[in-house]
Amino acid sequence: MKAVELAKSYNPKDFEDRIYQGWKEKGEFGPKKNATGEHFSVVMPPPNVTGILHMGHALNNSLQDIIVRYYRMTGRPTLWVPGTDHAGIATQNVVERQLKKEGLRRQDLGREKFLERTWLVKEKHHDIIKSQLEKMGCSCDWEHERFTMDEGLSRAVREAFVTLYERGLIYKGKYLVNYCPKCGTALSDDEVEYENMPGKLYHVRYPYADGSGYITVATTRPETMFGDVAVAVHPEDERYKAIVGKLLCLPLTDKKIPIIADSFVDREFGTGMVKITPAHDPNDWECGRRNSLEAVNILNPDGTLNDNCPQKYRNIQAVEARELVVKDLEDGGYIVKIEDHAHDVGHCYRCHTVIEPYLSDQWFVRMKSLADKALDALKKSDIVFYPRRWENTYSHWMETIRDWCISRQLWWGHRIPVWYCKDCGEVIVSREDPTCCPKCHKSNLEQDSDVLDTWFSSWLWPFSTLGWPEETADLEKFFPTSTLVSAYDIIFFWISRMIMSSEEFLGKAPFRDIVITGLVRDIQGRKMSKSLGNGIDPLEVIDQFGADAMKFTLCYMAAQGQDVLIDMNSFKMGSRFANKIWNATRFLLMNLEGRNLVKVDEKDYSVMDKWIYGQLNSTCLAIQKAMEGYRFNDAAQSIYSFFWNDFCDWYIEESKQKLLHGSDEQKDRAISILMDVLESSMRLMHPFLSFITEEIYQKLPNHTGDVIVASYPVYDEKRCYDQAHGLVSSLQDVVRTIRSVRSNLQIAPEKKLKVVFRPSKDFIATDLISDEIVFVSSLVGASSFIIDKDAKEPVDGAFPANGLGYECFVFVRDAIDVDAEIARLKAEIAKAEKSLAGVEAKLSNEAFLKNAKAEAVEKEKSKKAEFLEKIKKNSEHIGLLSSF
RNA sequence: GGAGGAUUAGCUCAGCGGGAGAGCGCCUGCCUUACAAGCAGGAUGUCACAAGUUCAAUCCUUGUAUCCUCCA
Repeated sequence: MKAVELAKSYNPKDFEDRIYQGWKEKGEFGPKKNATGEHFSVVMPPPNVTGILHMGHALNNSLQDIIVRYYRMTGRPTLWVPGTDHAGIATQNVVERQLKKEGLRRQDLGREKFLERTWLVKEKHHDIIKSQLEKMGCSCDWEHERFTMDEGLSRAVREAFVTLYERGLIYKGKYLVNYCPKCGTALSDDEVEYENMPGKLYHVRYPYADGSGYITVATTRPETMFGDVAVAVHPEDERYKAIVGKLLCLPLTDKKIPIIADSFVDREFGTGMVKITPAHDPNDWECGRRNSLEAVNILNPDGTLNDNCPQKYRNIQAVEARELVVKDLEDGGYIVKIEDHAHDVGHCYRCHTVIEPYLSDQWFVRMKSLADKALDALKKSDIVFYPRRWENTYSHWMETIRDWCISRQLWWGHRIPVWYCKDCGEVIVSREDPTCCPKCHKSNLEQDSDVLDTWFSSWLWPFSTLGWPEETADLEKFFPTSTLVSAYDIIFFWISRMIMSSEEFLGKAPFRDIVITGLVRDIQGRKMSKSLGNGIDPLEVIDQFGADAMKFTLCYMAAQGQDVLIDMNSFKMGSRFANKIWNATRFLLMNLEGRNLVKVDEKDYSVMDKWIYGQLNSTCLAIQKAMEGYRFNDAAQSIYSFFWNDFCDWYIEESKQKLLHGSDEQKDRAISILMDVLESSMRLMHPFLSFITEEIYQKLPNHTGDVIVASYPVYDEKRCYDQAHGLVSSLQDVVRTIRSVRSNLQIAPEKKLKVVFRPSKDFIATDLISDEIVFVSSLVGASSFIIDKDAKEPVDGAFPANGLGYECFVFVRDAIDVDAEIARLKAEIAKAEKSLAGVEAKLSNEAFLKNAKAEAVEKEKSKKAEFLEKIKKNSEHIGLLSSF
């Protein structure tokens, strides 16, 4: 057999792209027709089509890829569905920003042209995302790729909307929604991000209508006072019980408003009296509804004050109006005081503009019944979270769920399938576009101008991607999906809603296992963001270290849903490991020259052979358990220590004796077992380091087919070899003990020493060490290694060391010049003592302690400790040497 | 205000009712022809604090402190 040459160093760029294209061309990613057993399917959380993939995506998709490759190799029919999300607001913002540079607004183009342009942007970004996923090595089935605005998925959206409408779960209503004046659209509660900001708390006098004095209310937003319809106090607040029901004059206006009692009022806050502005505050809205109060909207859609305000303030932006109102209140003597007051302000999660609570017509989904079904799914354990603690978060959210505002005043998205008859006012909700009014039969119809919330399409993702509402073969075979991998920041947005929709439309949970990963953060624990400039680009990681290094490193660090803190250097770990694999393989392939691979029978295994097979076997079990519990870091660590510490550091080292100096028969035998373990290792490691294992696998003389579809090594309880494990552990202990002696005495490796080894009579590894005496001697640098159960103690001129069940005597006298060594140590002690005296002088000087900087004092103290340590150790060594 | 998480080596983090671990970093010595992206050896920890349960606590319970996240 000829040796196989491998490039001198590991360079992932040489093969990663080629390997990926190879897999793709051979169709290795799709489910195998001849696969048997339970299906394993995963849907990829669809990235926003205008985003660029960041480290969070890299983590998420790396873990999915590992799972998918693992189950594919176990032989189950496996499908990983990729795709992208149209991301309504985000994408529309991207296009609007482009237009702005050209001095245009979307209205200048009109809906149709604007959408055409958006589709172009979508195509461009989609291609980038797809190539990023390919670079990462994701083994998703591109034949099954979907986009949330595909024809099929759009049909699913229609079906879902109309079905919910028919079931009475969708309604249109006036509601106080979160409104982004910049995006010009309503946002769901979850799309609002709260941020603590400095502000002012204004204490304002509201006079009694009968002129008998005034009360004081505290507010952070005085300009909303024109929408005030009442002032509320707590019903049990003794201070104010008597005044409930009295009328107040609203300053700057001629309006009269009542004092009411409502238990939501916080008695401790401000004066314990709050103005009620139902149209501009969520709490006030609820309060207004409870007390049948009118909601007076004072804002135009663009955020300026409207005609419900006094003439003077109309058409002015709210923030400017605030200053004007405060000035007028001050002039009128209504202001009691103004305090600094930090409070949480809601911001748009897309553009970060301050959101306004705004009263408008919107479409809603009634969530209660949907949430109940989704809660049942958890109670029945149809879904399981990893780690379990997220189940509390999920339940709590489901229990306190509010109706979901699904309409958005955007152009990019699924049009709401509702038409209004302009002639008779009929509302038509339809799966197909209607051509005429079913009531008056005229065709003067107009479709609702709003589109649906992006999540209204992504909540159908696990089944819409498989063909729903059609009853397709894919849906039959791969639904429900097996595992969902997602970060915790979209449990509410997405995961919970998928469960609700799936239960509602298909009567079962969309997946069983929900793996919640942590977020990827920078090394200081901050979120990676554009504004901080602390992001790491996955493509740059791949460029520097390779896709395998990235995936393996992330896997190694992804413990139990904990956040992952990384910087560029973190990926060296994976890179070094890949390099190790490369070089170990290179060495073994070199040694194929002139060899014949033979089948070694189990009965002919040496202790070392049994040991390495046992280690391989126990690694299989560890990985199986880790994968079942989604403990990715455990799996990565098992692989790492098996391949590096066991296989490379001990087994290959042991084999070198035979490979270099053995008979032809011994060489054949040694390389055969090495190749066998290597081949298994490639299969074992493939899910975690996909490219390098495939590249190597193809070069192995004992491979068949591609490793991506090879069978995964399984644990075999007949191949545990516990006895061999114990023996080799003892041998390793002996080697480490002797090495430690040499190292502590700083004996150069090339200096070979005589070693006498004295095992106790029940030391188990005596025979093994005897058999492996050449190997052991080379590891410990022994000129001769004598096993002598009766060696007398102390052996003259030997340095003793001991371990569990044995003693060793290392003959160091020949290796070191005792007198010279003692002289050197004495000189060092003298020097240290002199330095110590200086340090002590300083430390006993009051002036120094009092005036010197704290760091300086500390420095002196640590120097003192160092010198003392040095003196002590050197004295001990002199004692040892003197006894020779 | 409610909930959850974190606190272990210099850093980033695993772990776990019975002998404190990994990677990186650091120190020492080695270019031993697979790998210096390597090899060998080494140092570093009142496992946040306090009490309790236990034969035994870094681990379980309770409380405290500090930090983070989510929800209201």
